[in-house]
Amino acid sequence: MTSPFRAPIGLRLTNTARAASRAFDDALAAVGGSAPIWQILISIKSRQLGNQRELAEAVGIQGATLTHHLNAMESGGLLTRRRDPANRRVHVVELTEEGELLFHRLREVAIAFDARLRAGLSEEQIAAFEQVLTRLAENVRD
Amino acid sequence: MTSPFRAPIGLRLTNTARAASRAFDDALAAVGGSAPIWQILISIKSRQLGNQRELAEAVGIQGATLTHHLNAMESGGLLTRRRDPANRRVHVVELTEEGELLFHRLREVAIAFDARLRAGLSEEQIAAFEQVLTRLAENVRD
DNA sequence: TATTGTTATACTCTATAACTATA
DNA sequence: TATAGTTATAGAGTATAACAATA
Repeated sequence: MTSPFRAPIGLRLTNTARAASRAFDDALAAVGGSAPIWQILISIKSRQLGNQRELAEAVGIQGATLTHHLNAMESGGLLTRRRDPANRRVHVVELTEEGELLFHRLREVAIAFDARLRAGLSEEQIAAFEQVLTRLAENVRD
Repeated sequence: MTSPFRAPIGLRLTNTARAASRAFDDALAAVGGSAPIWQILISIKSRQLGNQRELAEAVGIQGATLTHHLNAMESGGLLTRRRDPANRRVHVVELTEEGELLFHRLREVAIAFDARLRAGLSEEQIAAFEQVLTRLAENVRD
């Protein structure tokens, strides 16, 4: 008995993700954004208050890496950082109006991109797909 | 009617892929490899002859990026490049014994990692999962 | 002129280590 | 001492543009 050929599932996963990420990056860049900027903006919007440590964790990067992005975003006029009077070690991050505008532009792009990805796929297919993603993440975490 | 909340499928996809890639990178690095090295080794092994242009395309990177990796791999004693006598523009890439050994070590790692990823998933689940991956790739390509 | 590949250069994302400031 | 964040530095992976060699 020869065992059936199985393509490495991780390779298929990362190849597809890479293709999708590139297309998404292009779409974000077309309106002046990028993937990390988008993720950071989402995190800032979804939890108004929270220190950078939490922010970094939410985005899945190190604190210093977050600082790197925040520096660029602050230089770009997307956000401000000020010390929290209650605990002056904490830097409170807030979006400027320009940052808000970019967030909304990027959200439009993200919504359109999501619709594009879902084309031709049923709710059931996607639900099953997400279940497998969840399991893969668990299998990797151990 | 409020529309049901749908998490962006691309975000779930890339987050899971990133987690899986990091775990895989760590596993490859533990035996002296990396993801691009592994992909390049696979491509070299699977199609003994073929120019670097094809190699780059198979790996999904630009020609200059491939040269970058080949330089490092040649310095590391994993492969040799010599001109094809039939067409001296073409550089024939061949693995050294050390390159072969690394390929086999990485293959072991990849097989073990694949088994780890598949844990708890049925053939049917994975087949459906791959179908969705294929569709996502199509949706992105357009 | 077209093709194959390299070199030079730079960009993005990421990380670690050492540092400042605050508590 | 511990915590929050920054600065300095570096490394991996990628890309584009200009180039050399060959056909």
